[in-house]
Amino acid sequence: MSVSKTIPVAWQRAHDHGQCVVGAIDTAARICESRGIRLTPLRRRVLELVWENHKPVGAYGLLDELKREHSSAAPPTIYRALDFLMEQGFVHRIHSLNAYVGCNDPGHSHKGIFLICNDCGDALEIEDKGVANTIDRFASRLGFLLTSQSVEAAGLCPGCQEA
Amino acid sequence: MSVSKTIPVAWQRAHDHGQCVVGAIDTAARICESRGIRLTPLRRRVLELVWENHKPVGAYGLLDELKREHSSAAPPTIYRALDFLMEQGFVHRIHSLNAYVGCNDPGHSHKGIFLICNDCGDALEIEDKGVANTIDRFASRLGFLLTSQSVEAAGLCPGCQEA
DNA sequence: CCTTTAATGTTATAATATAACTAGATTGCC
DNA sequence: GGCAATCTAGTTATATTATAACATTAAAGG
Repeated sequence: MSVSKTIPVAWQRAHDHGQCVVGAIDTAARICESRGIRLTPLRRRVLELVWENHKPVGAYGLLDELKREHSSAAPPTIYRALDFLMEQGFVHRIHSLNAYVGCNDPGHSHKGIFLICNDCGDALEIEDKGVANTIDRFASRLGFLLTSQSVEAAGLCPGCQEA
Repeated sequence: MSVSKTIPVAWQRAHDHGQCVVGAIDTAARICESRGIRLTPLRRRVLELVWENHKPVGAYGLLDELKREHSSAAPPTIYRALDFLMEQGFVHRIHSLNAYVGCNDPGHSHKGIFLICNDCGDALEIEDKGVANTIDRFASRLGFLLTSQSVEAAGLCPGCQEA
Protein backbone atom coordinates (compact mmCIF):
# COMPACT_ATOMS: atom_id res chain seq x y z
CA MET A 1 0.00 0.00 0.00
CA SER A 2 1.43 3.35 -0.98
CA VAL A 3 0.43 5.20 2.06
CA SER A 4 2.38 8.39 1.92
CA LYS A 5 0.84 10.16 -1.03
CA THR A 6 -1.49 12.40 0.87
CA ILE A 7 0.61 12.73 3.99
CA PRO A 8 2.23 16.14 4.22
CA VAL A 9 5.99 16.21 4.24
CA ALA A 10 5.84 18.46 7.28
CA TRP A 11 4.13 15.74 9.26
CA GLN A 12 6.68 13.14 8.25
CA ARG A 13 9.53 15.43 9.13
CA ALA A 14 8.03 16.32 12.47
CA HIS A 15 7.54 12.65 13.15
CA ASP A 16 11.07 11.71 12.21
CA HIS A 17 12.51 14.19 14.63
CA GLY A 18 11.66 11.81 17.43
CA GLN A 19 14.67 10.19 19.01
CA CYS A 20 15.24 6.47 19.09
CA VAL A 21 15.48 4.62 22.38
CA VAL A 22 19.25 4.50 22.44
CA GLY A 23 19.65 8.17 21.72
CA ALA A 24 17.13 9.12 24.35
CA ILE A 25 18.85 7.03 26.99
CA ASP A 26 22.25 8.40 26.09
CA THR A 27 20.98 11.93 26.30
CA ALA A 28 19.32 11.30 29.63
CA ALA A 29 22.46 9.67 30.99
CA ARG A 30 24.58 12.64 29.98
CA ILE A 31 22.15 15.11 31.49
CA CYS A 32 22.03 13.18 34.74
CA GLU A 33 25.79 13.04 34.80
CA SER A 34 26.00 16.78 34.39
CA ARG A 35 23.37 17.40 37.03
CA GLY A 36 24.97 15.08 39.52
CA ILE A 37 21.90 12.88 39.87
CA ARG A 38 21.46 9.19 39.42
CA LEU A 39 19.87 7.47 36.48
CA THR A 40 19.61 4.16 38.29
CA PRO A 41 19.06 0.90 36.38
CA LEU A 42 15.40 0.98 37.31
CA ARG A 43 14.89 4.54 36.14
CA ARG A 44 16.84 3.86 33.00
CA ARG A 45 14.77 0.79 32.28
CA VAL A 46 11.50 2.63 32.74
CA LEU A 47 12.72 5.34 30.41
CA GLU A 48 13.56 2.65 27.86
CA LEU A 49 10.11 1.15 28.20
CA VAL A 50 8.54 4.54 27.65
CA TRP A 51 10.55 5.03 24.48
CA GLU A 52 10.03 1.51 23.19
CA ASN A 53 6.31 2.09 23.09
CA HIS A 54 6.60 4.89 20.54
CA LYS A 55 3.36 6.30 21.79
CA PRO A 56 1.84 7.44 25.06
CA VAL A 57 1.55 4.54 27.47
CA GLY A 58 -0.20 4.29 30.81
CA ALA A 59 1.55 3.67 34.10
CA TYR A 60 0.00 0.24 34.47
CA GLY A 61 1.00 -0.67 30.94
CA LEU A 62 4.58 0.13 31.85
CA LEU A 63 4.17 -1.77 35.08
CA ASP A 64 3.06 -4.91 33.26
CA GLU A 65 6.09 -4.73 31.01
CA LEU A 66 8.45 -4.07 33.88
CA LYS A 67 7.07 -6.93 35.93
CA ARG A 68 8.15 -9.46 33.31
CA GLU A 69 11.76 -8.83 34.17
CA HIS A 70 11.52 -7.33 37.60
CA SER A 71 9.08 -9.27 39.71
CA SER A 72 9.14 -6.91 42.67
CA ALA A 73 7.74 -4.05 40.63
CA ALA A 74 4.58 -2.49 42.02
CA PRO A 75 2.68 0.71 41.29
CA PRO A 76 4.99 2.86 43.42
CA THR A 77 7.95 1.53 41.47
CA ILE A 78 6.59 2.95 38.25
CA TYR A 79 5.20 6.14 39.67
CA ARG A 80 8.45 7.01 41.40
CA ALA A 81 10.43 6.39 38.28
CA LEU A 82 8.00 8.45 36.22
CA ASP A 83 8.09 11.26 38.78
CA PHE A 84 11.84 11.34 38.54
CA LEU A 85 11.85 11.21 34.76
CA MET A 86 9.28 13.97 34.54
CA GLU A 87 11.13 16.18 37.02
CA GLN A 88 14.20 15.88 34.86
CA GLY A 89 12.19 16.57 31.74
CA PHE A 90 12.83 13.19 30.11
CA VAL A 91 9.19 12.22 30.05
CA HIS A 92 5.98 14.17 29.62
CA ARG A 93 2.64 13.36 31.01
CA ILE A 94 -0.34 13.63 28.71
CA HIS A 95 -3.15 14.57 31.03
CA SER A 96 -5.99 13.96 28.66
CA LEU A 97 -4.88 10.34 28.29
CA ASN A 98 -3.38 9.70 31.71
CA ALA A 99 -0.39 8.50 29.80
CA TYR A 100 3.31 9.15 29.53
CA VAL A 101 5.58 9.72 26.59
CA GLY A 102 9.26 10.38 26.04
CA CYS A 103 10.34 13.98 25.56
CA ASN A 104 11.88 14.58 22.17
CA ASP A 105 14.08 17.35 23.35
CA PRO A 106 15.07 17.03 26.99
CA GLY A 107 17.35 19.64 28.45
CA HIS A 108 15.36 22.42 26.89
CA SER A 109 12.38 24.31 28.17
CA HIS A 110 9.94 21.57 27.19
CA LYS A 111 7.09 23.85 26.30
CA GLY A 112 5.88 21.53 23.67
CA ILE A 113 2.41 21.00 22.40
CA PHE A 114 0.96 17.61 21.64
CA LEU A 115 -1.09 16.50 18.69
CA ILE A 116 -2.84 13.32 19.73
CA CYS A 117 -4.46 11.01 17.22
CA ASN A 118 -7.73 9.59 18.49
CA ASP A 119 -7.45 6.66 16.13
CA CYS A 120 -3.89 5.31 16.28
CA GLY A 121 -3.12 6.82 19.67
CA ASP A 122 0.09 8.39 18.54
CA ALA A 123 1.14 11.70 20.02
CA LEU A 124 3.39 14.12 18.23
CA GLU A 125 5.29 16.62 20.31
CA ILE A 126 5.89 19.92 18.61
CA GLU A 127 8.19 22.63 19.78
CA ASP A 128 6.36 25.84 19.31
CA LYS A 129 7.37 29.17 20.67
CA GLY A 130 4.25 30.78 19.30
CA VAL A 131 1.72 29.09 21.51
CA ALA A 132 3.94 29.20 24.56
CA ASN A 133 4.67 32.88 24.08
CA THR A 134 1.05 33.73 23.57
CA ILE A 135 0.19 32.06 26.82
CA ASP A 136 3.10 33.75 28.55
CA ARG A 137 1.98 37.16 27.35
CA PHE A 138 -1.56 36.47 28.38
CA ALA A 139 -0.54 35.40 31.82
CA SER A 140 1.79 38.28 32.48
CA ARG A 141 -0.79 40.80 31.32
CA LEU A 142 -3.13 39.33 33.91
CA GLY A 143 -0.45 39.22 36.59
CA PHE A 144 -0.54 35.45 36.68
CA LEU A 145 2.77 33.76 37.46
CA LEU A 146 3.14 30.73 35.21
CA THR A 147 4.95 27.63 36.30
CA SER A 148 3.78 25.07 33.78
CA GLN A 149 1.61 24.71 30.77
CA SER A 150 -0.03 21.82 29.06
CA VAL A 151 -1.26 22.08 25.51
CA GLU A 152 -2.93 19.01 24.10
CA ALA A 153 -4.85 18.87 20.87
CA ALA A 154 -6.68 15.80 19.69
CA GLY A 155 -7.95 14.72 16.33
CA LEU A 156 -6.86 12.55 13.42
CA CYS A 157 -3.32 12.30 12.14
CA PRO A 158 -2.76 12.32 8.37
CA GLY A 159 -2.36 8.55 8.23
CA CYS A 160 -5.60 7.86 10.03
CA GLN A 161 -7.64 10.22 7.87
CA GLU A 162 -7.14 7.97 4.88
CA ALA A 163 -9.42 5.17 6.04
CA MET B 1 -6.73 43.91 54.45
CA SER B 2 -6.48 45.95 51.30
CA VAL B 3 -5.78 43.16 49.00
CA SER B 4 -6.31 44.59 45.59
CA LYS B 5 -3.45 47.05 45.30
CA THR B 6 -1.11 44.84 43.34
CA ILE B 7 -3.73 42.88 41.51
CA PRO B 8 -3.97 43.88 37.88
CA VAL B 9 -7.24 45.31 36.72
CA ALA B 10 -7.16 42.90 33.81
CA TRP B 11 -7.26 39.96 36.19
CA GLN B 12 -10.19 41.37 38.09
CA ARG B 13 -12.08 42.08 34.95
CA ALA B 14 -11.39 38.64 33.57
CA HIS B 15 -12.53 37.16 36.83
CA ASP B 16 -15.72 39.18 36.95
CA HIS B 17 -16.78 37.96 33.55
CA GLY B 18 -17.71 34.68 35.13
CA GLN B 19 -21.44 34.07 35.27
CA CYS B 20 -23.36 33.52 38.45
CA VAL B 21 -25.23 30.30 39.08
CA VAL B 22 -28.60 31.64 38.08
CA GLY B 23 -27.37 33.14 34.85
CA ALA B 24 -25.56 29.97 33.90
CA ILE B 25 -28.63 27.84 34.50
CA ASP B 26 -30.84 30.21 32.56
CA THR B 27 -28.46 30.19 29.64
CA ALA B 28 -28.21 26.41 29.69
CA ALA B 29 -31.97 26.07 29.86
CA ARG B 30 -32.44 28.35 26.88
CA ILE B 31 -29.82 26.53 24.86
CA CYS B 32 -31.38 23.16 25.65
CA GLU B 33 -34.77 24.51 24.69
CA SER B 34 -33.43 25.66 21.35
CA ARG B 35 -31.65 22.38 20.75
CA GLY B 36 -34.66 20.29 21.65
CA ILE B 37 -32.88 18.40 24.40
CA ARG B 38 -33.74 17.94 28.03
CA LEU B 39 -32.13 19.72 30.93
CA THR B 40 -33.66 17.35 33.46
CA PRO B 41 -33.84 18.27 37.15
CA LEU B 42 -30.85 16.05 37.84
CA ARG B 43 -28.73 17.57 35.11
CA ARG B 44 -29.80 21.03 36.13
CA ARG B 45 -28.92 20.34 39.74
CA VAL B 46 -25.47 19.01 38.83
CA LEU B 47 -24.87 22.10 36.74
CA GLU B 48 -25.87 24.23 39.72
CA LEU B 49 -23.48 22.34 41.96
CA VAL B 50 -20.67 22.86 39.50
CA TRP B 51 -21.34 26.58 39.45
CA GLU B 52 -21.83 26.90 43.19
CA ASN B 53 -18.31 25.71 43.75
CA HIS B 54 -16.78 28.65 41.91
CA LYS B 55 -13.76 26.55 41.16
CA PRO B 56 -12.95 23.22 39.57
CA VAL B 57 -14.47 20.39 41.53
CA GLY B 58 -14.02 16.65 41.26
CA ALA B 59 -16.76 14.22 40.30
CA TYR B 60 -16.78 12.65 43.75
CA GLY B 61 -16.95 16.06 45.39
CA LEU B 62 -20.07 16.75 43.36
CA LEU B 63 -21.38 13.32 44.21
CA ASP B 64 -21.04 13.96 47.95
CA GLU B 65 -22.98 17.16 47.59
CA LEU B 66 -25.64 15.59 45.45
CA LYS B 67 -26.09 12.68 47.82
CA ARG B 68 -27.23 14.98 50.61
CA GLU B 69 -30.43 15.71 48.73
CA HIS B 70 -30.65 12.78 46.39
CA SER B 71 -29.86 9.58 48.21
CA SER B 72 -29.90 7.37 45.15
CA ALA B 73 -27.00 9.21 43.59
CA ALA B 74 -24.03 7.05 42.64
CA PRO B 75 -20.95 7.58 40.48
CA PRO B 76 -22.79 6.92 37.22
CA THR B 77 -25.33 9.55 38.20
CA ILE B 78 -22.65 12.22 38.27
CA TYR B 79 -20.65 11.01 35.32
CA ARG B 80 -23.70 10.81 33.10
CA ALA B 81 -24.76 14.28 34.05
CA LEU B 82 -21.25 15.62 33.49
CA ASP B 83 -21.02 13.86 30.14
CA PHE B 84 -24.23 15.50 29.07
CA LEU B 85 -23.17 18.92 30.34
CA MET B 86 -19.80 18.65 28.62
CA GLU B 87 -21.34 17.51 25.34
CA GLN B 88 -23.52 20.58 25.40
CA GLY B 89 -20.58 22.78 26.29
CA PHE B 90 -21.94 23.88 29.68
CA VAL B 91 -19.09 22.38 31.62
CA HIS B 92 -15.40 21.92 30.88
CA ARG B 93 -13.16 19.23 32.14
CA ILE B 94 -9.77 20.25 33.44
CA HIS B 95 -7.63 17.25 32.66
CA SER B 96 -4.67 18.22 34.77
CA LEU B 97 -6.90 18.30 37.84
CA ASN B 98 -9.43 15.63 36.96
CA ALA B 99 -11.96 18.29 37.79
CA TYR B 100 -14.91 20.03 36.23
CA VAL B 101 -15.83 23.68 35.96
CA GLY B 102 -18.66 25.70 34.48
CA CYS B 103 -18.12 27.20 31.06
CA ASN B 104 -18.27 30.98 31.10
CA ASP B 105 -19.52 31.24 27.60
CA PRO B 106 -21.56 28.28 26.49
CA GLY B 107 -23.00 28.28 23.02
CA HIS B 108 -19.75 29.46 21.53
CA SER B 109 -16.81 27.50 20.28
CA HIS B 110 -15.39 27.00 23.78
CA LYS B 111 -11.78 27.12 22.78
CA GLY B 112 -10.81 28.65 26.05
CA ILE B 113 -7.58 28.37 27.89
CA PHE B 114 -7.37 27.88 31.63
CA LEU B 115 -5.12 29.58 34.11
CA ILE B 116 -5.09 27.39 37.18
CA CYS B 117 -3.79 28.63 40.51
CA ASN B 118 -1.81 25.97 42.35
CA ASP B 119 -2.47 27.68 45.66
CA CYS B 120 -6.16 28.64 45.80
CA GLY B 121 -7.24 26.12 43.18
CA ASP B 122 -9.16 28.67 41.20
CA ALA B 123 -9.27 28.32 37.43
CA LEU B 124 -9.83 31.25 35.13
CA GLU B 125 -11.17 30.55 31.69
CA ILE B 126 -9.97 32.91 29.02
CA GLU B 127 -11.31 33.22 25.54
CA ASP B 128 -8.36 33.54 23.31
CA LYS B 129 -8.38 33.29 19.57
CA GLY B 130 -4.62 33.67 19.43
CA VAL B 131 -3.66 30.39 21.02
CA ALA B 132 -6.45 28.48 19.34
CA ASN B 133 -5.59 29.90 15.95
CA THR B 134 -1.92 29.16 16.36
CA ILE B 135 -2.73 25.56 17.13
CA ASP B 136 -5.15 25.40 14.23
CA ARG B 137 -2.54 26.70 11.82
CA PHE B 138 0.04 24.31 13.15
CA ALA B 139 -2.27 21.37 12.79
CA SER B 140 -3.41 22.19 9.29
CA ARG B 141 0.14 22.75 8.11
CA LEU B 142 0.88 19.23 9.32
CA GLY B 143 -2.28 17.79 7.84
CA PHE B 144 -3.64 16.97 11.26
CA LEU B 145 -7.43 17.19 11.60
CA LEU B 146 -8.25 18.82 14.92
CA THR B 147 -11.34 17.94 16.87
CA SER B 148 -10.55 19.32 20.30
CA GLN B 149 -7.91 21.17 22.17
CA SER B 150 -7.05 21.58 25.79
CA VAL B 151 -4.83 24.38 27.02
CA GLU B 152 -4.13 24.44 30.71
CA ALA B 153 -1.55 26.64 32.37
CA ALA B 154 -0.74 26.42 36.05
CA GLY B 155 0.94 28.82 38.42
CA LEU B 156 0.00 31.46 40.96
CA CYS B 157 -2.83 33.90 40.58
CA PRO B 158 -2.25 37.53 41.53
CA GLY B 159 -3.94 37.11 44.88
CA CYS B 160 -1.88 34.12 45.89
CA GLN B 161 1.43 35.74 44.98
CA GLU B 162 1.02 38.23 47.79
CA ALA B 163 1.63 35.79 50.62
C1' DC C 1 -52.81 4.06 24.87
C1' DC C 2 -48.90 1.70 23.56
C1' DT C 3 -44.42 1.47 21.59
C1' DT C 4 -40.03 3.35 21.41
C1' DT C 5 -36.47 5.86 23.17
C1' DA C 6 -34.25 8.34 26.73
C1' DA C 7 -33.03 8.80 31.47
C1' DT C 8 -32.09 7.06 35.89
C1' DG C 9 -31.29 3.37 39.48
C1' DT C 10 -28.31 -0.19 41.07
C1' DT C 11 -24.45 -3.23 41.78
C1' DA C 12 -20.11 -4.34 40.77
C1' DT C 13 -15.58 -3.52 39.17
C1' DA C 14 -11.87 -1.36 36.36
C1' DA C 15 -8.19 1.96 35.99
C1' DT C 16 -5.23 5.32 37.94
C1' DA C 17 -2.53 7.02 41.81
C1' DT C 18 -0.71 7.61 46.57
C1' DA C 19 0.24 6.77 51.73
C1' DA C 20 3.03 4.85 54.97
C1' DC C 21 6.33 2.13 56.57
C1' DT C 22 10.49 -1.12 55.91
C1' DA C 23 14.80 -2.41 54.05
C1' DG C 24 18.69 -1.80 51.34
C1' DA C 25 22.25 1.00 48.71
C1' DT C 26 25.19 5.05 48.04
C1' DT C 27 27.57 9.09 49.39
C1' DG C 28 30.28 11.95 52.10
C1' DC C 29 32.91 12.54 55.97
C1' DC C 30 36.04 11.48 59.65
C1' DG D 1 37.48 1.43 56.55
C1' DG D 2 33.51 2.66 59.42
C1' DC D 3 29.69 5.43 60.42
C1' DA D 4 25.89 8.64 59.76
C1' DA D 5 23.00 10.81 56.60
C1' DT D 6 20.54 10.49 52.56
C1' DC D 7 18.63 8.52 48.70
C1' DT D 8 16.43 4.56 46.45
C1' DA D 9 13.62 0.63 46.26
C1' DG D 10 10.48 -3.00 48.42
C1' DT D 11 6.07 -3.94 50.33
C1' DT D 12 1.34 -3.68 51.79
C1' DA D 13 -2.61 -1.35 51.86
C1' DT D 14 -5.77 1.95 50.30
C1' DA D 15 -7.44 6.25 48.06
C1' DT D 16 -9.27 8.35 43.99
C1' DT D 17 -11.31 8.50 39.51
C1' DA D 18 -14.15 6.30 36.06
C1' DT D 19 -16.92 2.72 33.59
C1' DA D 20 -19.53 -1.74 32.57
C1' DA D 21 -23.68 -4.01 32.59
C1' DC D 22 -28.16 -4.68 33.46
C1' DA D 23 -32.82 -3.38 35.68
C1' DT D 24 -36.28 0.11 36.15
C1' DT D 25 -38.77 4.24 35.38
C1' DA D 26 -40.19 8.27 32.76
C1' DA D 27 -41.10 10.83 28.56
C1' DA D 28 -42.17 11.56 23.60
C1' DG D 29 -44.38 10.45 19.44
C1' DG D 30 -47.48 8.12 16.73
